[in-house]
Amino acid sequence: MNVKLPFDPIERARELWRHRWGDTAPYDAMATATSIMRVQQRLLADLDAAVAPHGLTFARYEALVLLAFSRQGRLPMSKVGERLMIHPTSATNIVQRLASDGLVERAPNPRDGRGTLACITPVGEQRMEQATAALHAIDFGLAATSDRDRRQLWRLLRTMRQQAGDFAK
Amino acid sequence: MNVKLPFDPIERARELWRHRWGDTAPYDAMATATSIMRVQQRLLADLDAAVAPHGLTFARYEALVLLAFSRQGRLPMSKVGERLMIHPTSATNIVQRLASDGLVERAPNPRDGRGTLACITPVGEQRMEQATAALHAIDFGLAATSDRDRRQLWRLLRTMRQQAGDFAK
DNA sequence: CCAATATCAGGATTACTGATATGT
DNA sequence: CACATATCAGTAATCCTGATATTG
Repeated sequence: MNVKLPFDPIERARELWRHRWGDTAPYDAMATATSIMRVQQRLLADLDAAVAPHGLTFARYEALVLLAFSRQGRLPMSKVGERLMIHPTSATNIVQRLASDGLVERAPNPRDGRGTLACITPVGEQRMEQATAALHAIDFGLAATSDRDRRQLWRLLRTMRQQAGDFAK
Repeated sequence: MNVKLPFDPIERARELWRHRWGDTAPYDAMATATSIMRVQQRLLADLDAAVAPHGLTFARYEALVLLAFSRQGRLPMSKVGERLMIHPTSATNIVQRLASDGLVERAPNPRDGRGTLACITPVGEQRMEQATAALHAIDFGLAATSDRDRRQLWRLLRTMRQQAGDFAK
């Protein structure tokens, strides 16, 4: 994974694309989409590595933070899936793994007999704080990126998320 | 997956972050990293959906394109893994699936008795062209993004990839 | 003998489909 | 009864860690 190529493979692909399919082909879009894939892959690897010593994956960490930031430290499973933007069965899966580690507890929803609440435990909060410190220490994988570039990126990505329909406003 | 929230969840997390851990916390980095995750997730879903009618995933499509763009339409397995930036066993896996669909053939490397070459077949090239047309049709999932934003994004991501050590120059 | 190439076996994680039990 | 909530079973995809056979 840590092989440094003597050229930018995506830049090269972009040129090949243009020559093969002509200037009408969306080669800028191709290069950008591929870049997002690659940067995310690298980022996730860094984030996962940072929280791994605390017995977490980044996905589980996100679930813990979501609960920690919730009003009573608990949310219905449906909300967990919705806010993490994952499949309901994936939410079940993640919460079950957190529960088996004692970081989360499951309780019936008093407001809805069909529902289940995921509740963060004190141990879970502790673990979340430790993992957060680890992520802060590596600047969430963006230590090499300047403040200016970060903010620019943040604005661009926010526009994209909004256009994709993640949120209204 | 298609639930539109009345607010930007990442923006909200960013504010909570700042209040909870103070202004020294890298909340801009947190928000940016999370945004990359989310945008990638959405993008990959769109790209996978576009190539699915052609019996491909985006990962397999990338492998096909890599071979199609190679000198003789073939590459050693080690190069496949390196260029796609995936684990060697993942390369084996992907090429085997492509081979079982007749899109790729495996051959011993005449230059190195230990090695295996992955070679794209005529059927594979055809399939690649069809999938490419499908991806062109949706502008690689970036139809909603302006040319200007795309180019800006492309430059930022390129810098990040370079800093991460993907390529030299 | 040591290193490189590639594969296999097996475990872990996540996504998704379809079926199901329960409750509104 | 129709619908919603959540889980479960099973399938698929990918990543990773060893172990291994073969060759340079």
